[in-house]
Amino acid sequence: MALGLSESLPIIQKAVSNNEMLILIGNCCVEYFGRAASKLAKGDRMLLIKSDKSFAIHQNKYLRPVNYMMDSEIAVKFNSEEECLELTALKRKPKESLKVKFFDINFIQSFKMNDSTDIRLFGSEVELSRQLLEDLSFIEPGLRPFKGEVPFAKGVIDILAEDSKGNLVIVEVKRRKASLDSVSQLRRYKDQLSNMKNKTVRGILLAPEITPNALKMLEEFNLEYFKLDFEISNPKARIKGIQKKQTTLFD
Amino acid sequence: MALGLSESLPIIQKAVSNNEMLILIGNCCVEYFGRAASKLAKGDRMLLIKSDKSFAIHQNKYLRPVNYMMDSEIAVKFNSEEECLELTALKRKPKESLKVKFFDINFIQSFKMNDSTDIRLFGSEVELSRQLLEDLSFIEPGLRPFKGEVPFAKGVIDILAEDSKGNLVIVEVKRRKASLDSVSQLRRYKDQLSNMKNKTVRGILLAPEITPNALKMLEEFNLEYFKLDFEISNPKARIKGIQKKQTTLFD
DNA sequence: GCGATCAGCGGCACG
DNA sequence: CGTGCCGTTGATCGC
Repeated sequence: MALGLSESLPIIQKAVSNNEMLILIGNCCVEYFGRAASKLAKGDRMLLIKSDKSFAIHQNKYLRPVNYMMDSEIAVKFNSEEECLELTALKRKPKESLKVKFFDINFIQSFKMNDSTDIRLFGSEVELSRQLLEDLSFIEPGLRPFKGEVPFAKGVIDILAEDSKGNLVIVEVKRRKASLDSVSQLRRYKDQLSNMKNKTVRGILLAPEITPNALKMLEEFNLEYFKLDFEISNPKARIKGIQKKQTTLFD
Repeated sequence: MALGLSESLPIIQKAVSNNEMLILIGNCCVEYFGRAASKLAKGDRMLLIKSDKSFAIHQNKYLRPVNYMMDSEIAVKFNSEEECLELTALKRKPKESLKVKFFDINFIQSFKMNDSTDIRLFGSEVELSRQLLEDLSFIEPGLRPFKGEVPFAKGVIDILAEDSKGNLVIVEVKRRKASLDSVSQLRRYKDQLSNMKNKTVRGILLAPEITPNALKMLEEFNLEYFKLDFEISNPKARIKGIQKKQTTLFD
């Protein structure tokens, strides 16, 4: 049940101006030029235009669109030479263009989507850090956090703390397995801060796991690793170390 | 035009088993538990299931799905208690679950998508590196590349080269503006290699741009930056420095 | 399978 | 706006 290309034109325009979600499925080819460049030969894909003017071409695989554009200016026209419906998404900065030519349209429809709610996510890194700001003594006795999310010349330090000997301690928190880049990050912060303060600064990497290479590099630069055993899932979630510490108070 | 929830069940099953692309739009709520956890209250969304069993919930904004799962085992059932159609996507490793409850279905349809072609992308980093392997003399006279994509204990060095004085030179290529992490990366490689070879090793960062902080850090660690002026867009694309070098042969 | 890195990363928050 | 960084990052490639 092929649809007329020209009939689709007003449907698209109406959808875009009304901030409805538009779905267009058909045989098309795609060209992108901007930060990179790409060509996609003819094939069946879905074009998805959303209320925020996001413009995405989906193949029948992968989570991510094969081509896309955010905050685009969308234009539609009927290309009589090639007998196709031509949609273009443009962006000024950086200058990018995305052109889709539909030669057949199998399906087109726009949908009014009532959805005011936003997602509530648990277990993010900031959430972890906030909990850790309350108590770091499960790492070692006398380790006292005194500032979180410290904006820095070169980045943001998750937690600044002080150990029992009065040393400054940088704590880098990772919610998943720490890799080389995590260690590099911590090393960078430590370098910077020890230069600024002109005294020894410790760096502790707090993560559920760490790769062997990352651990090796960590030790090489006198940084420390502490396994972070935490539970995600709900607002009651607690870092196990803290929980354990609290219960052992009554031992 | 509300559709019967139970009627949708066979449509979904057929689509999934036939690797067709399934679109389901309606009022739903979503719960995710796995690497993190999230809740999404009732609202209109689109569920998109693709041939590779990717499972994505799209809101009418953003390029990315609000909830999703890759390589999922998909199950459907009619929940008679809550009178909803319940779709679950499960994954073993890491253990994750995604549950969507549809209370109304505004639209459901599956599509056979004929699309064998893959995207051709130009201007990727490996493509750049391959070109640079041919000639690095536009950076400085006598700089000779001798190996690309060098697998390493801790990462992969883009290009290994030797300068006119016989020094080992690590060249890190970035296709976009270099930031602190790029410098950290280069620094990591340089540390490693100079330790291994026990002699001085130079590190050159090759990128179209660099942030001020990154440049500062670069200089701090005796690394070098060279502006990479390149054109993307097509197979004939050339790094301008190289092009210039070649043309100046006839000057 | 894990490890490391790239990506047109996207999206956010802060300066 | 740029800079930096997190993300259920996803996707790729090498070991």
